[in-house]
Amino acid sequence: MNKKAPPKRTRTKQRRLSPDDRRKEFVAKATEFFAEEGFAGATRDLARRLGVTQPLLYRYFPSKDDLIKEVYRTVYLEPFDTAWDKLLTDRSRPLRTRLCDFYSAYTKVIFTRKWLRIYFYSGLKGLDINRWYVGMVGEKILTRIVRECRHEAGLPPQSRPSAAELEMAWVFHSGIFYYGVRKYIYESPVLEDKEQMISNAVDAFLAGFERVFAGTAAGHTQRTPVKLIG
Amino acid sequence: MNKKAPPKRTRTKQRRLSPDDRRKEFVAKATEFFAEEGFAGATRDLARRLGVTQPLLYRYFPSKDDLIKEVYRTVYLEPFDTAWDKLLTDRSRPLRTRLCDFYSAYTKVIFTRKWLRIYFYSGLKGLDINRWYVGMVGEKILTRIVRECRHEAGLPPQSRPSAAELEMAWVFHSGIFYYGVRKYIYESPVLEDKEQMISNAVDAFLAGFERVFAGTAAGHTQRTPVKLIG
DNA sequence: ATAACTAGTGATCAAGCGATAAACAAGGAT
DNA sequence: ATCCTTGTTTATCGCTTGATCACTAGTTAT
Repeated sequence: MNKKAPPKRTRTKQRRLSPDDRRKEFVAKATEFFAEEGFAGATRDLARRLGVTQPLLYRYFPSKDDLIKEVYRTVYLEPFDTAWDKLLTDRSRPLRTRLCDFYSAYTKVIFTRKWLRIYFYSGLKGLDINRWYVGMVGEKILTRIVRECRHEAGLPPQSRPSAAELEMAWVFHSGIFYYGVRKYIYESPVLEDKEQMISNAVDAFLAGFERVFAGTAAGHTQRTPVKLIG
Repeated sequence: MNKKAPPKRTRTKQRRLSPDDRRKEFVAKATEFFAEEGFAGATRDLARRLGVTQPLLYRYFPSKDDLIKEVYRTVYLEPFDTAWDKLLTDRSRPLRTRLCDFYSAYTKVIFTRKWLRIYFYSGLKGLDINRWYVGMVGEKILTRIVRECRHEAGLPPQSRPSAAELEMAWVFHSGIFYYGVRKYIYESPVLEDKEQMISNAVDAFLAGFERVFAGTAAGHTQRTPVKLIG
């Protein structure tokens, strides 16, 4: 029972959508839009991209800021339904495999131009949600990784990792993370095989963790940190 | 021969500076300003921070964009007078020490709120200067590091590193880089001792490089990259 | 002192911004 | 068919933006 739409007036093609669908469509397209233009992007440009007029946005969102907050919510919170913790803590599998699997899954979600750009735009604005995210990564991901590493290395369990251990996990995590930044933000050439990048990073991390914290140094380099210039 | 400046009219304190000093002052303060506000910051706000009126900016710079370009120039190009290459290639010193010294010096320059924020703002804009920088890091820094690693590991010299080797150096480099991002952009707590962070990262990188590329695996983990989920 | 030069200001323009209100049109209920 | 609800548009307001111009005032040369 759709109208055949004989354009009585050629004015515009004004199509009607259910409020819920419209809202979702707006948020989704707004995410793409702000990811490209930054949050300073004009609402008129966004509306043009949506194929509607600019005031219509204000029927669904009280202000531009409210729309932006909704964008944050979907970008940051949506991906984290998945049970990633399980991948890390299942000690029936080798730690190396667990780490590779985890980062393979994790990067499959956040390695998109959209996600990474929204992440940095909100980070530069100094938003709470960004601090929350960084804290979440530290507590939910890196703390567990360190715990598993200690277990693997035969070190006694601790309630919280030391600052140096956590830092080492951060450096490891960031190295992988920045692969996505280079690929999707700087658009510079990277190693095509993401899984190999992860695999090598995990190898380096595990070897380094043992060498630094478990004293399993097999190499010829000195192990004691030395004070350097500056 | 300075005027004692009896304010005949309290109107404003209008002080005059030599054109060259003014220009330098403008660019320096504009860098701080744009680092905080982003390049969408208003010229009026910048002028207020400078203690002058907004039209005065246009006596020194034809447009806002020209001022921004000048900011890029000083931020990106100024720090790179130093002869960092020497630190990396001097084979009379242990590679581990060279890497620690290099990253200690390198991060002393770029680990500032100002530098890092300008870097990301320009990166998000997709500017050529950012691509140039990334390419420069790859060629001038990471390629040399890989070359030294190969030499250290007794591998035959190559004109160019393999993609996997370069990627591993990138992951290492990025891990260190992101320490500064976490500290100065996210302002989240990090390991206080930067030198120790670098030292540990270097240890992990060297151990990982050997294990992956030189087959000097001393651990109990499997070395062959495995295909993972996804 | 006075003239010449120019750093710096005040006023203002045109364009673009977020947001509002009133008019319009599409679809379901009756 | 008609009314009523509501999704959508047109028109517009107040404000901010980058940029320009005529004028003012500090500096230097004579």
